[in-house]
Amino acid sequence: MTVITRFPPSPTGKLQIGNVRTALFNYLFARHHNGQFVLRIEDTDRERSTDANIQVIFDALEWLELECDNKDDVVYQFSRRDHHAEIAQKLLDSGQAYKCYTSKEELAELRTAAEKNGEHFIFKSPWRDKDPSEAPSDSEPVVRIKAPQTGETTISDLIQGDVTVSHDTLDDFILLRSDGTPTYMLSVVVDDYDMGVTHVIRGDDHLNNAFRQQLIYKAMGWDAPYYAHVPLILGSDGKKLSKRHGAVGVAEFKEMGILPAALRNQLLRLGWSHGDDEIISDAQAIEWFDLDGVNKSPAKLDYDKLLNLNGHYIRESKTEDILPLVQQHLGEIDTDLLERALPALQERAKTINDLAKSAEFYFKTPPLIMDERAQKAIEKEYAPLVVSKAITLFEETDTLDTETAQSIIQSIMDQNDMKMSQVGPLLRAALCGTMQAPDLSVVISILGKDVCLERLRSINTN
RNA sequence: GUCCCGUUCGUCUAGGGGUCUAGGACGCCGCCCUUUCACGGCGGAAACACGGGUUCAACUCCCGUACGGGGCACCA
Repeated sequence: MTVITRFPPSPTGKLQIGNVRTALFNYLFARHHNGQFVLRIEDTDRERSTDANIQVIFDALEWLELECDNKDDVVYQFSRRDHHAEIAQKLLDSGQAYKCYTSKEELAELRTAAEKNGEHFIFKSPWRDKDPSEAPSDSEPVVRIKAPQTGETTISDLIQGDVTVSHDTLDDFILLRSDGTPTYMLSVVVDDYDMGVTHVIRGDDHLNNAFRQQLIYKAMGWDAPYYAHVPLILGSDGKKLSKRHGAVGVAEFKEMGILPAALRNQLLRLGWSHGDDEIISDAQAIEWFDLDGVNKSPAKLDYDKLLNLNGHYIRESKTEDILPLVQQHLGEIDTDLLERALPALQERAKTINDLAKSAEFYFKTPPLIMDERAQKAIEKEYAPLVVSKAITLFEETDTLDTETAQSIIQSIMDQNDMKMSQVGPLLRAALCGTMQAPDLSVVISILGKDVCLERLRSINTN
């Protein structure tokens, strides 16, 4: 059997981090089993589904590098509505579904009445066993499935284990609305069946739906897929993840300067683990991932850990790969200079945004604006002496690699009987305008003789 | 309310009857490295929700309680 998993987002807004995790799990599970991972756009909510939102999904998946196997043949659920309706008709024909003429309003009344009495509301349609000839001619019916009323069903969920539900908690849910459009419950089942989906890996919030959906499979005589219900991701306070917890949409993580590899790694470790491994490559993830390692309890997103992970991936990245990302933040700058500056900067950044910020000083024109600590360093009484000494020594040199830079600094210390703790901060301030920068000799060699001199001279004339 | 699911350091987790004086990671604290910020190294504080069983033995199995999450739409 070829494993086929699916990712069926609704294009109704941003792509949430929780959905991304289930997408990742589906992706990894399919790859692990040499199967397929397919995308389906669930655009049946015509009010909220927009082309822009569909693009949001494509962009997110592309950014995350979660490639689906039906890229040129993405399924749009709304386009299949006629087929869904046909299936409902079949169920009607075989007597496993019926037309119900109870109106939305009547239903709402019954529901509130039951709630008022503190009763659990299960709608029992009077039309379930009525003869079709009694149907009123002035109203359009919904089509409901005939759910079993006694007994129980057990689903062997690949994550949740055996879950049993008594049939008296199952209602005759709606298959076709009164306007003839199919409901989600019908559409997913038909689409999953037609797409050959073997494993439905989705959020925990669908566990109850699995019992309803299985009813449709059974009524059609289809084999139901395997189910795996993944616990949801909660906010740091244990409540449902929302805006106030920080970033929740994929795009927001991108904007923060998070690398997709870091996000994938973090998401993978939420509810799943492989021993004590923390840094997991894509290849290892595919090799190791399986459903039996997924926890049953919901997890909270740890932004600090994400940042730490991101720092790791930035350090590990090839400079050429992150160069364009950083450049986007800096505008029109000398790319060669940035490329030379980046390796040392990568060591200390947690996000791409931090990285860009830390590179800024390379591109400033003198006189540099000193930050508070740099200003303090530059105000030392021996500053003029050190600066003029540095100017002299820089002027005398031809090459300026890290070694000559180091020897120049050494000369300044030797000639004036000073320590590194005096010379270092001062030159750093003069050259960078900030104290947060890489090793001085590295900075000097990257800046080059001319720029160094220019910056030092601008200090002198102050 | 009702049905389903869960509960190990602050967080993500390892561990599935004895090897647990409960391991790792992030975060936090201290020290070291050091011209800054990071990185790195070393060390520290920090958890089996509670109550009953079962057992020679329970964090691990069973039952309750508490707490948390999810579902209960002509939404998906």
